[in-house]
Amino acid sequence: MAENEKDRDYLGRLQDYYVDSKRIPSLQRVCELMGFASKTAAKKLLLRLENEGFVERTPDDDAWMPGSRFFERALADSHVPAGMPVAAENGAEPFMLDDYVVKTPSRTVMIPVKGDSMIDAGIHSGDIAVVERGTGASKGDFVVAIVDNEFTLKELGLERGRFILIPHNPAYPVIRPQGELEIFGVMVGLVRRYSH
Amino acid sequence: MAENEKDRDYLGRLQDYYVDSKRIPSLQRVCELMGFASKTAAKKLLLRLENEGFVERTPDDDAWMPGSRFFERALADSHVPAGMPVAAENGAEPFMLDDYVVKTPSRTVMIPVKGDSMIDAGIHSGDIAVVERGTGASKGDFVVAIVDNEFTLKELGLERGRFILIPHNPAYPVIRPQGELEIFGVMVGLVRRYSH
DNA sequence: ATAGTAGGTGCACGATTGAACACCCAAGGT
DNA sequence: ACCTTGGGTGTTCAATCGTGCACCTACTAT
Repeated sequence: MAENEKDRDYLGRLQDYYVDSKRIPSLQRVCELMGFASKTAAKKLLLRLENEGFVERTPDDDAWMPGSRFFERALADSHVPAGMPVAAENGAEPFMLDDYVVKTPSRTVMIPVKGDSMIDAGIHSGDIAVVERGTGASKGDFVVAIVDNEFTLKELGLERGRFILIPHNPAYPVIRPQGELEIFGVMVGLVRRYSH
Repeated sequence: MAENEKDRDYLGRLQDYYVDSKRIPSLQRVCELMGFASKTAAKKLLLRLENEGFVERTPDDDAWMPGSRFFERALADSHVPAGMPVAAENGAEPFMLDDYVVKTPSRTVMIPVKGDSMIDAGIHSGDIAVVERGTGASKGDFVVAIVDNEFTLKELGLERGRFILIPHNPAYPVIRPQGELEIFGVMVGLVRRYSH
């Protein structure tokens, strides 16, 4: 059941607060923000918003955090043509790109892509590969391996029980490492910028 | 003064925590995370990180929030540093994903890519297009246009003084709009996530 | 007419919070 | 050999936090 007008307004204030303070306020502060006199009202409001997916509890269940729909407005208020049957509208919209692509910051490294050996996989020279270290790589993953003291981005393949590195460009050969294959990390994302 | 190795590690744990809980933990939880026995240690850590710009106080000065540098990610070089393995943050300049790709947040919108009409340009279905509105588009730019009430991502071309939309996939036809071509925005970036 | 429900008040309580202060100790600088 | 500094421990304390419960009061459905 779509939330009512009042809650819309309340949500707006929460969003405004979030912009400045980057967190969902405490119940007491919610009261101040909304003009409530009782913390219970604040809590009930949060529960309502939780139902709609605007806020969530933290994994530790000890505080509130923005939910998947919390940032939804970014696309919504950009008025698009009347009809707008497009899927783009309501899709989960993680405004923080970082969030979208980085799951474990402490183990994530950005590596600029050099060369066109993966061009058929839509990975261009100059793109930035988002690489997660210390994650087990399996066949089919795109991995950053260390070959000749350089980073190499390839698909991890398996051939007669041995790992091989498969480029996505017919002009490049498959790499069959002699000794042990040193894998730096697994590619979990890609970022590209179009110059302007 | 670049923070030391230990703090680097602590910061990493904070960042990991943030991904899940979207907030800077309480002093007590910082102790758990870092293995401190005393909240004072936690507070001093936060103060150190504040000095470096990784965390800030909220406007109400009642809690911590991520600072401007909190979302910095390690950017590695293409050739592997001799010493290896750990901490790829050799000379690496800090790299912020959002800043890298989004220059004007208020006019920037993320649009999921549907279809494979741009596959030869390395743009796959499911990728997220970073689109800047209100920027003048010129020939050769990738633009999001509105055709038949739907978003379409194509290269903007010019033919006999008229704008046309060029797909990057031989299976698709060039679009030659009759009336006026409605351009929603210019593609300035691309983000892709590899499922895991 | 009445019952149910949604949004809100008011209050009491135990848990958790951050601030403050005294202290420890290993590493460096002089 | 001395002293300073930085990272950390241990403890106390008042403020704030979230929860639970009882109650109120429109609005709505039957």
